[in-house]
Amino acid sequence: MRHREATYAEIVRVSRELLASGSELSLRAVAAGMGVTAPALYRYVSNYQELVDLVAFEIDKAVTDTYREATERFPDDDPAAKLVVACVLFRNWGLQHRSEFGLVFANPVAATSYSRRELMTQWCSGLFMNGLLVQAWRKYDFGYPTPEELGPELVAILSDPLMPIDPADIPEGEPGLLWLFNSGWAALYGVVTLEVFGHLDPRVVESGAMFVQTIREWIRRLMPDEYDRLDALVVAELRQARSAQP
Amino acid sequence: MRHREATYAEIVRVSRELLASGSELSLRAVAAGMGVTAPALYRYVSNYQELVDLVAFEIDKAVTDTYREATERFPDDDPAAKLVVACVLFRNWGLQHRSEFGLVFANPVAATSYSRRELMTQWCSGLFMNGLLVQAWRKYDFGYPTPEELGPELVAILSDPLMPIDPADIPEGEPGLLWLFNSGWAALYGVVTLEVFGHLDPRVVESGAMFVQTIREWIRRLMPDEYDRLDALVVAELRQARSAQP
DNA sequence: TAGGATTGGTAAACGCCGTTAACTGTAAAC
DNA sequence: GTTTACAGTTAACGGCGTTTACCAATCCTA
Repeated sequence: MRHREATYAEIVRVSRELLASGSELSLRAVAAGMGVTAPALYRYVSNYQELVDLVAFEIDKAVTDTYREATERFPDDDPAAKLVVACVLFRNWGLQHRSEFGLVFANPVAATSYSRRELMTQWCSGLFMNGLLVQAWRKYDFGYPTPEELGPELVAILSDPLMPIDPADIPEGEPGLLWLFNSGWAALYGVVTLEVFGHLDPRVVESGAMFVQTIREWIRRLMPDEYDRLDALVVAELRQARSAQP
Repeated sequence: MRHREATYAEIVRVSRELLASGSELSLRAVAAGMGVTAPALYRYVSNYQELVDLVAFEIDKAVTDTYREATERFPDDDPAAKLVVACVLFRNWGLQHRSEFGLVFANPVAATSYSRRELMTQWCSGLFMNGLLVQAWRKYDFGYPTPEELGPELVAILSDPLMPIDPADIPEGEPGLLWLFNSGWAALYGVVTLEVFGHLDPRVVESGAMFVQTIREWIRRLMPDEYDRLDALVVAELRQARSAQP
């Protein structure tokens, strides 16, 4: 049946409408929004959690597409600019769509059986940013931990990553570069989650100072020669969001 | 009425039992656990969110007490040891009590009226760790940003903090030290939330490598001379938790 | 082309949830 | 000794996830 994919698409569409309107995501509301009764949805998802997983995955995919489009204004040989701007876009999206952000990034992954862990396998925004980081590494050749520094346990884990890294991307399977990505992701996820959930003085969140400090540390670490240019991009992108939202 | 405080205590007790047993926190379940009907709870909290806020606050207070007790094995003139061990305890608690952690640290603060923001005012674990950081600063005299580096906006915010900082603690109202605390909190919150919610390869979480790296960076930044001793404490405390949970 | 199987929907019901309204007994206050 | 505040009750409403039984198309196949 060709209808099925269209139905899945409408499930996601109605779900995102619901979230955007400030409502909670619920099976019954989605069904009602589609002009269908609730049990009908069980032909497409086997329970509520699976609906959440589906919507979360599709949201992550959709916002990743917006990163990709928005960074196309930089040439392909400028991955650093794309990367830092994508980080700012990630923050702006989180702050402006808290419920969507919470759905994607604050729902326990390990808890819900295997399906959700498999979904992490197709973590779009992570793949996108990892690709940019690898491209930036090709250009700037910044350092990353050696296998000796990582230790055997980490080397084993990183040599068999969950993410479907394009094998052509990381040459000779160097695990240090993937660890660098994980470290950067930890920093980005951490500061954005902190801001989105408001466990920081709201005036500090509003100022963006903590986020900027985090990004600056990473620019200095990876591409110090480009600091001024990249920092200007970050500040400009932040200012744009701050003015867009009173 | 003297009864009221006892009733509040039992609300919290039953709520934590519920969470510990893996159930969801709900008004009706709490009422049932107390041998009372659901509407009776409305004499104590005005709605469900207020129950959540109450329980979250009490949980934070209770776990802070466990940090305080567990770090009493270090002398009072060794705040650095207390601080790093408290950070590990924070992580261990989060990983072993995911639902409690989510309740306290992954519920939007700003969203829910003013009451919750006021509760942040009495953010126990934050106050405790800030106190330890200040004590450590008195001992090691590590550097922190100057007002010029912070900029006027941050200085204004930090000079009128939300947290009820003991004015005797921070001398002359130096805002840079408070900013350092906020930066450290961002790093700690970030890496622990990342691990608890599992948006990182679960084997990396299991290894603790990302957390250790974060803590080590901060030890090196603040108290490099104590690195070996403090790092050994961190590793020992982590190992203890890893063996306690198969 | 007839007939069984699959697909995608329905209505009805269950038990749980937060919340409200009206009511009641008990203890304190004047 | 009467009034009043408190702390609980019962009953009900609407919404939730989920299951069961049923039904009408549509497709596959003999």
